Amino acid sequence: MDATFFDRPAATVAAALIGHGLLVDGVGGVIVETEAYDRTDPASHSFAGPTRRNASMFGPPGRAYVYRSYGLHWCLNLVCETGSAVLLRAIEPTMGLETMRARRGLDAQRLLCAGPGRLAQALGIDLSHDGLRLDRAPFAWGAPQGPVTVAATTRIGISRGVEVPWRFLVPGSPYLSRPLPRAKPGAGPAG
DNA sequence: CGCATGATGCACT
DNA sequence: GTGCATCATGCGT
Repeated sequence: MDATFFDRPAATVAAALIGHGLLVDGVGGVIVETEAYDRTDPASHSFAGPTRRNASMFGPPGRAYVYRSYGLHWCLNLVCETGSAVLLRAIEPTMGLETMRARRGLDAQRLLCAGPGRLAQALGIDLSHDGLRLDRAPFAWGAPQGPVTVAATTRIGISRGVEVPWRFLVPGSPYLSRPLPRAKPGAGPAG
């Protein structure tokens, strides 16, 4: 998981990351949901150009971009090509479950890392991680354990760029922030 | 289960 | 002053 992995379009990286393991100080699991944001994307923090907050997005690929969301949550992004990044939205928790439960308070395992804010809280992410290299401690990566099924859908929690299918996920995973949207009636197999 | 709403900080205009 | 790349809770069905 060197810098060349991240030096590609964010959507490419976001899809490729599904199924990889991610640990922060030994705590984490398997990535099951991501979103891509890039320079041409009105929903992206980088859309209006470099600012103090998004400085990491315009730095070298393979670093973390951390920002505060709605005043109370932290969100962890992985910087890709200049001005683009992948938002980590959900992880299947496998390592350091006790630590995650302690950080999040009593919680079902299903909800430990189901959502960008929850994920960041469970992994102990805050502003001190902004700009850190992803190829060294506290970050550690693992290759997918087997074949991975990836679905692409539209993104969540944004008001612009709503139609771009840059949310990537494992369709059947119970650890998603939200399940795969149901297909329109009549548009798919009967059932 | 679904929708509505309050919490709460800061970058940006 | 405004608007969020969110989460937990409360109420109605």
